Amino acid sequence: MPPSSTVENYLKEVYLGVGRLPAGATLLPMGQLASALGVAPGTATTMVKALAESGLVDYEPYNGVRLTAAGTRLAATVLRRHRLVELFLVQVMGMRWDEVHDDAEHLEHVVSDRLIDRIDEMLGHPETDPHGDPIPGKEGTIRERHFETLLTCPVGTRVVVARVSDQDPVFLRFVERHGLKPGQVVSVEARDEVADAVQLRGADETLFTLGARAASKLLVDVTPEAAAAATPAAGRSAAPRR
Amino acid sequence: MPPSSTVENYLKEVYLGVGRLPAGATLLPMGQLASALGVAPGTATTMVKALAESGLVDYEPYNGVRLTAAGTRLAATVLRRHRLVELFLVQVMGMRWDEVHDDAEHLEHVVSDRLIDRIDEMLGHPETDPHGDPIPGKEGTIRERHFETLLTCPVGTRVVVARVSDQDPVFLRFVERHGLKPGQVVSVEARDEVADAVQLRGADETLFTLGARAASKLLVDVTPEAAAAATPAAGRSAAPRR
DNA sequence: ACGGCGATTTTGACTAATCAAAAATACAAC
DNA sequence: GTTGTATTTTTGATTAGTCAAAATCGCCGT
Repeated sequence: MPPSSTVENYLKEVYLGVGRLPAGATLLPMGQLASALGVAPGTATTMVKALAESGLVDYEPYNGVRLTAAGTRLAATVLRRHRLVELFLVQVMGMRWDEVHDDAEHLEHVVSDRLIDRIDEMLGHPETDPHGDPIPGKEGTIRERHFETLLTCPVGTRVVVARVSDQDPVFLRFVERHGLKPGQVVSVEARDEVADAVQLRGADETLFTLGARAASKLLVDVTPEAAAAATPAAGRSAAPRR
Repeated sequence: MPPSSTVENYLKEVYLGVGRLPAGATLLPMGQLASALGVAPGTATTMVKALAESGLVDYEPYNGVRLTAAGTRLAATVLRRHRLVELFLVQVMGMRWDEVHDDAEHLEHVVSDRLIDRIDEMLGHPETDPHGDPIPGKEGTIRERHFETLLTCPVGTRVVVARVSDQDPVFLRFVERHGLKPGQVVSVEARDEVADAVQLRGADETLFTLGARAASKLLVDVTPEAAAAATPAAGRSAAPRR
């Protein structure tokens, strides 16, 4: 009667997939879902139809899939477990932020409510995980803040990295090397449309360049409050402010 | 290619089941395996035949099942994960020893080598879990010590509880209330064959009685060294000495 | 308004794990 | 020795999840 890991994974991917949809769209195409889950397209269709039966998703043949309220609640608890576990592995177990994803991927399906509450408490009810992703509340409430990216934010300002939307360890280590972890400050020096790149100055004053693809994965907070809050303890800090 | 949780559970139960066999026997009857796993007898037969195919167990139709060397190694790593996780949940997460079994039952199948090594290190390479069960080594080595029980040990001696062989939360809380956790000291005052009971005196001098069934679940160390090592810090300590 | 192509669904088949119930077996008792 | 009973194995079926490949659909471009 508890949802299987498979069901949890489908719901989680629908949630994340819908979030990545171009503005306006709300239906996730089956192909995207299938490839996110690493299954054949037909498999996704079959499973989604079953999920629709159980009232966890709305399914429009040939159009795509979206979560119902019940599905969203379940997806949120999975995401909550995943993100709390990730933060726990970094903060308490001393693992690197680029190596916790796979463990969390498995643990998210087996940690009990008792244990996850204990973890939540032990971490002081954190709001974001090591990548800056928001941690849903106990009752399945998610508040997704809207952020600019290094590709869209105003040039010439100091911004605070808020979120890194890529779990690839190689990319994460690159981000870390350049002082771009959530909570760290960076200045956008220039943006060159033609070269498809962004010029940045790190907290340590070093200059470096990021391609558009990479830059768009770094979500930043451009509000002056954020900059003010982050500046003092700029350095190596792991957990994002706020 | 990694063994499924189901396979891991079968191997674990074969290991534990064989351990509970009367002296001399080495083959676990299918019925016992099936009921330990909570599956129908026929299911166990089918699965065990498959395990025999893969060289993890020796199977003698109508006689029972036993682990091969490869099967033992695998069972040991599962037990290692289970017991390290249990100790971790008690020691680091602050959970009670009577409530960690179920979580460990699930976690044992998903914790990565990296994480389990981290846990092992964080706990200082412990030798036993909160119930006194030995934690197999990284390479699948298990050293099962032989213990007396409160039913078989000499009367009139001070003994140290070494291991509690029952995971039932109600029993565990009872054990705790009477100061019988691993590492704690107790004196065997008298044993009454007819009444089927054992008279005990706890570290705090209170007298109480245990039925044979319960007494046989408490494994004790009767060596003087153990008593000497345990006496000083008798009290509430959770982890067993040595 | 038609052709074609890419995305989607359907179909048929497979694997792992399970159960209930029927058949077979071991062994103890007579 | 035969028989009875408890245990074990076999059989036939079921469920969840999956794939490959065939069929179908939606829609874009002319």
